[in-house]
Amino acid sequence: MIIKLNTASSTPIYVQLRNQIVMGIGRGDLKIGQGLPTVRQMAEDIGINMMTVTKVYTILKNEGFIEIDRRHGAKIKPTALLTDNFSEKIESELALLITESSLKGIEKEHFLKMCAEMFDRLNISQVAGGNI
Amino acid sequence: MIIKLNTASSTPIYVQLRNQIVMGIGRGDLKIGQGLPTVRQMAEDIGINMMTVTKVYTILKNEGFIEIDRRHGAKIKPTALLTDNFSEKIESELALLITESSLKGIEKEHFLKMCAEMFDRLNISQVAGGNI
DNA sequence: TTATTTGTATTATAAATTATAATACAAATA
DNA sequence: TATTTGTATTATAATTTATAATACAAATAA
Repeated sequence: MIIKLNTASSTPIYVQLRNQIVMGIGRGDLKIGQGLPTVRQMAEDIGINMMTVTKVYTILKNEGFIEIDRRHGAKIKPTALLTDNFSEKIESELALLITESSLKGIEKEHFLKMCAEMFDRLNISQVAGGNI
Repeated sequence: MIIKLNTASSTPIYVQLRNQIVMGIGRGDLKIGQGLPTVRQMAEDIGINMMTVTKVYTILKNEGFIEIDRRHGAKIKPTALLTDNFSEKIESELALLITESSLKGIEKEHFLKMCAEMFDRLNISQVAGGNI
């Protein structure tokens, strides 16, 4: 998967990398069970510090999106558990986004259509190397 | 309107204040045409520095949510113009939120229902001091 | 076994961001 | 005229972000 970082952005590099990996899983670029590059390899590939990659992998592990095993490396998990924390995070972020959209004149039906299309574009049920 | 800041949060105070004002407009707590407290008054009310409030008002002005006139102070604008920048911001944030939700097992229909309910809860067409 | 690779930890450093503080000033208002 | 307004400037401190250089035990590969 291709990672593109914007060092001029106000969004920290570690957040950009975290988001792009999550989006990669959602799009199906990163399949369930698939291994991520080692922290050193990823750091070299995208030209950032090893510790920044470690930070991202730790975040993704804590969020339940990947699992890290010393024997098998970092791998994409089948399904992440929905915690109360994450549920609240999603709801508050969505409420803000909807308020902003509405204030900007985006109508309910248009917004719902956008959401539906984005959902249909996802490909998260695939498994690396064929079916289970 | 009541502003609640969490200094323990990792979200900067100026972002918290900006978001709460936007949500206040969306909920109808802050009505169109209504004036915001002066930067000094707001700073005193919520116990933060005057320059931090200035920063927030400037952001809200640049985003088109309020207008600042030396003669009439800061006021909520009727409708904010949807720029390309804001449109892209909303789309990328929504895409990330939908991907995260899907990976956490939230299904499309449930997500759409949440969105619809949040839209219905908004009250942005009200005007301060009666109709126009 | 030995050498290498792995994730992880530690310490140090630098730059950028965030927040406060103390003033200052011109425009507008009372 | 005196006060209030948004805005600007400068300084300072704390926190966050990112890099750098090592180190180490566990696992793997030779």
